[in-house]
Amino acid sequence: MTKQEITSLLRTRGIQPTQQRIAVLDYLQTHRTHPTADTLYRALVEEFPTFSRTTVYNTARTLAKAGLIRVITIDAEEQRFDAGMEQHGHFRCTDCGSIFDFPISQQAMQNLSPASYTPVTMEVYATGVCPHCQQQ
Amino acid sequence: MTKQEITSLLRTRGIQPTQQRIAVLDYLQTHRTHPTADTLYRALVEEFPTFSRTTVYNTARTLAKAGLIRVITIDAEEQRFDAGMEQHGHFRCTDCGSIFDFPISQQAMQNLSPASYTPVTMEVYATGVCPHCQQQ
DNA sequence: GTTCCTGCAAAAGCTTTGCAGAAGA
DNA sequence: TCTTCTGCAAAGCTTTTGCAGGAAC
Repeated sequence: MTKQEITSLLRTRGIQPTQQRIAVLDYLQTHRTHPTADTLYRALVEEFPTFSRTTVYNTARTLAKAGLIRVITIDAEEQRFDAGMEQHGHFRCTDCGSIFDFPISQQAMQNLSPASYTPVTMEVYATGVCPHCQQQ
Repeated sequence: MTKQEITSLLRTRGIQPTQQRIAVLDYLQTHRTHPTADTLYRALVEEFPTFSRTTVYNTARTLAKAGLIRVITIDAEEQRFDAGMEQHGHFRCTDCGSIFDFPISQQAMQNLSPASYTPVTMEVYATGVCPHCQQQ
């Protein structure tokens, strides 16, 4: 998605397309690595020397409320952000700490839904050892 | 489960059955309310005047490692503890903040498993508005 | 008697808040 | 020009760590 498209997208959702917000969303769409607030900060402070962690959190909250990103709390210590809004689960490797996406079918997701509640969001978090770490 | 049974259970898992550990596990088995560390602390400090938050965390980690309780991080702000080890998901009401269990069938759970990974733990977190809050 | 556990005090670390200046409309 | 956003500094809070005294065996 180009920066222009991101700008339009933000406007559509009623969000003022500031440089920082565009950059954050662009980064998350380009890097599907589920970065932490700190990683995001370190990456973007190069582009915006005055960039701050406060802005990371402010922006993330704004984008999450608009349904443009998801805040992942698979890691209890810190938040991670993900621009992937399609249905998927997250797998955290307990060895290397990496987080991978894995697909979940529409049917499998529906089978999860609690009968008497109407979930608005649904997160599936798995932990284990990833194939790469298993080989070592 | 009686305190005697809990004591035996802890011994079976190679955990020294101290007063505090027995009390924590007993509380979690009796109160399936997914308490926070603070709630657990406030409840048990009445029984043990010198009880501390440090012990809550120490004990929770020990019990979790032994597979006797689960640490729930559906709420990003603080950890919650759950003695229910059978397969189930957690639903958090965004209105009242309560957390409810909901059943997940063996089949539905297996459908989730990522093909190339071997998950050791799997957590399903849903959020929305609970029936009680919807009526208001 | 040894080993392991508890819990006080302090630190650590992520996230939020207050607010003045800057950017966007 | 007016509103909204950014970002520095400081605070807030949950959780962890160090370590001395105590409990369990």
